Amino acid sequence: MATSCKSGSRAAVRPLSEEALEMIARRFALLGEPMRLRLLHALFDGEKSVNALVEASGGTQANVSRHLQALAEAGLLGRRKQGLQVFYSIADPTLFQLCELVCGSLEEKLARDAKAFARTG
Amino acid sequence: MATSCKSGSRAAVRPLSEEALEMIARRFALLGEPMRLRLLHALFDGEKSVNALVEASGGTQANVSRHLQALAEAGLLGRRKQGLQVFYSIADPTLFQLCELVCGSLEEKLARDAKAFARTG
DNA sequence: GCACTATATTCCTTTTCGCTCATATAGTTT
DNA sequence: AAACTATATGAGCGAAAAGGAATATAGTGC
Repeated sequence: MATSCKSGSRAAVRPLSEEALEMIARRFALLGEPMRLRLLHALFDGEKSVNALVEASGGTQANVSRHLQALAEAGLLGRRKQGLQVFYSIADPTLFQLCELVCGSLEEKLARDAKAFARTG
Repeated sequence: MATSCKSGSRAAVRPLSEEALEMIARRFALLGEPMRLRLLHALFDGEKSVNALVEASGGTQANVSRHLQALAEAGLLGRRKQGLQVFYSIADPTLFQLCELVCGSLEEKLARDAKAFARTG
């Protein structure tokens, strides 16, 4: 499976091809926009139609549609067409873990910052 | 600890404040640029000076410095000044896990795409 | 076929962001 | 202090991307 970024406790880090790097960056970038995160978060409790997501996110229909398409093309979302409606759903289970990781890390950082503030101010 | 995105198997997803959402997005966005990923990857096997990172990444000094600063401000990198040199290092251990998660997910997706291609073409 | 609804797409504007060049700052050495 | 090295910063440019308004497409029901 070519180059990877597995990081065994202290093993050498294998080189990462330029292609791989850009794919990884692209995936992170997809998660790097509030609106897309809102949509993903709204989908965390199950499949939803575009209209439902428009209401849940507060965005315009065009914009939501665009973002959903981007996420689906990347394989993060699944698409199911039923009659007039299109239902999107989380297709990549690592999304949950990614969110948990980042949330946890941020909470820790905030806690540290709060303590530092208390000491300093 | 306010709102979080913990995703218990089938539990309700707690609401995510707008602030939290933007913080999470910002963090993902930081990881969504190839150059920054290159720098992080170069740091995976240990602390390095700015100059070393410039050589490792192939970027200009100014650009590398900026990216390192952004990553450090977000708490992802640590900064140690020693004489004239500044050494950066991974400060957030979740970076390793994030990379592993995304790499794994991408490898799976590529494998699936390859199979689909074999079937179709 | 016509009206209606849900979603996708096109065009355009605006903003964000990465990059480079030049320069500034901090620390070292002589 | 002057010369030198390592890093940071300011200004400006160009590309990428998000967002909105209008329109196109697809599916439904009469």
